[in-house]
Amino acid sequence: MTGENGDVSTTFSILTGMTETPHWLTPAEQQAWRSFIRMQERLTGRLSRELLADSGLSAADYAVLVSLTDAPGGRRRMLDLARSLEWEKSRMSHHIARMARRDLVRREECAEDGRGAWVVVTPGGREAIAAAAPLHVEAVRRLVIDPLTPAELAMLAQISDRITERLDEDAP
Amino acid sequence: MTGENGDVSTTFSILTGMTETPHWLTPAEQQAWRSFIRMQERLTGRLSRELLADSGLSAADYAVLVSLTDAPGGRRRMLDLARSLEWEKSRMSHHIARMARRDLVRREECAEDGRGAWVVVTPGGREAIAAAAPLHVEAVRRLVIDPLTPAELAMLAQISDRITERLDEDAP
DNA sequence: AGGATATAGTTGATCCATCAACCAAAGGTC
DNA sequence: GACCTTTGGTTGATGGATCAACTATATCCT
Repeated sequence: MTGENGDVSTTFSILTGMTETPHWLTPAEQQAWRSFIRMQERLTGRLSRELLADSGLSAADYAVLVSLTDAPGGRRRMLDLARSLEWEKSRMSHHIARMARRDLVRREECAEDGRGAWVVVTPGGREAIAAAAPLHVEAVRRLVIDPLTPAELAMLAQISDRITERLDEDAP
Repeated sequence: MTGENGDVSTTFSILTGMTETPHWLTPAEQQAWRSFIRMQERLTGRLSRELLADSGLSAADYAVLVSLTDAPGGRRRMLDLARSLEWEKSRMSHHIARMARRDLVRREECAEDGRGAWVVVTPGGREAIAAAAPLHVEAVRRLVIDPLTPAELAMLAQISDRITERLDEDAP
């Protein structure tokens, strides 16, 4: 029954008849990759669920509000905001529309560019993030910072930056 | 104008009147955390877009098909599948319904448990993953394995496992 | 000035993820 | 064997993400 039971790496060449076997991951590479993926999915799932439960903000809401409260006047241009979060402009537009409905944020016309629009954080938005931030930071500390040594955390940053560089080089 | 311009860490105590300042991240911690988040979002975005463009499978489809082709007979129980991917059963149910519509997968009644259901990979599903796997593995190698030294990859696995352990301990 | 092109942003369709509510069969327990 | 809880799974509503198509203003070129 091994024919029915092979994993992708074994069934592939059988099914396609390719002679050049692809460059599969070694067991160590595979284990590392799967560990990373699992961690990453569980971590972001947990953090966003905690954030939402504690404060009613999604991770996306939180990122937008941090970016806005960081900016002078609590305002940014739509596309500037989108680029700083590395979102597509369409996603930003939809998301800001939803946040505006909840009074976290408000659109304003842009005097110096007739096409443009400002996004401005409202008092309600400031309250929301002020309430959310300490709990969220505490969760990040508990789940990520604390279990790692400072050296490991530095390694994580280094590894992350190297992969991000590669993503930039190897443009879509 | 500094009142309008402070970041979350400075505005929080002003707005809430708390006297105990929360345990904010140090600059090094913050930089590491932001590097990680950025990498993680861009990497999964890129990988899933490439996968979809190359093979018409989403990352979720891919994970389901790998799990099924790994199992004896190419079949698994619904909840078993859900647990192995750490998905909620409702997500699994919806997703399997969509995959079944595309003939990647098929439901079967379960003889030994009247409530249960099997999910079985179809020939079409096997073809799809056989076509997708080499390209996807190549992308993972290019974007993650290659830019890291073996020691860094091992560190990434170690760090990931440590965080996952913490997630398990610190149960929701 | 007039036309081409680039930039800033919106919209609608479609698919995905999450939550709460629900249903039905299995397994105790008295 | 009637009741209760647990287990396995579905459903519908809602909000979020992505893609392609579109509008309107600005800018560049001659």
